[in-house]
Amino acid sequence: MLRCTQDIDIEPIEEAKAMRIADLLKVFGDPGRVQILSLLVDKEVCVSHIAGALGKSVSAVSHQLSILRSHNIVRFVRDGKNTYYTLDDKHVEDVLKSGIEHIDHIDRA
Amino acid sequence: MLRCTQDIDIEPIEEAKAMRIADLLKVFGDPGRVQILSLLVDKEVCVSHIAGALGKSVSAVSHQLSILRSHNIVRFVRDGKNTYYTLDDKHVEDVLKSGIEHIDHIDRA
DNA sequence: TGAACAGTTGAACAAGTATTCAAACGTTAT
DNA sequence: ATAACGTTTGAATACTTGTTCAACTGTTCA
Repeated sequence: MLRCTQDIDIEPIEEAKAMRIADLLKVFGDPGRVQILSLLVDKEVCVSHIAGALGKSVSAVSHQLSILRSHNIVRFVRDGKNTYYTLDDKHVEDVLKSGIEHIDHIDRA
Repeated sequence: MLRCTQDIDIEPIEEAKAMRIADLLKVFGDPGRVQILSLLVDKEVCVSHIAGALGKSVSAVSHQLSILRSHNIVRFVRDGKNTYYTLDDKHVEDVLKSGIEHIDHIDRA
């Protein structure tokens, strides 16, 4: 493993890229949103049903969903009065899985 | 894809587990910390050097490192007056990679 | 048309967080 | 010892964020 001394100059990734990554991962940094996402794996669920399952208000869930939407983490289809949400793609599960694996790693140690 | 109606009852993951996952991923949700982590891939770097590369104060970086430490995301070794930090394990890189892949996925679409 | 339902949105407040500053700690060298 | 250096830490401040409440949009059905 390379040990950097003060003389070697190293470069971080660009600030803009770091911001995009952080902006995305920040979205996964809320227990409520993680629970919402866990509900949506391989399923389409409507807002009031999500709220019911989580014991939260429809409004609070809708706010969270709008954040998830704006980051392309969830997708939705309208069907009459209902709006059915689901995960946008497989990468979303990957982020969660990586997190879970790290936690398991800590617990094993 | 299963479409849940109001009659089907679904269960989110336990709140405690959601909280642990969110707590961890929240740490990745800051641009400064992401930049720090990007510096530490396959390298041991000391605090003042990290601060220099990022154009931040040593104190600010040290605060961030203490958060990263407390979540077992980074590891450190002392060598005289210096403290050399590096990533704790491979899962840390995986989280970042998953995030980057999702962003690439969005940009392609 | 109008009532009921599903969901969204904006403003406001409470709670959490990153940075700065100053003070402290431990190590090394004089 | 004392001074210099690298790092850590606590308190304070400014900023961000999640939830609630109320008002609003859009859809269905009588």
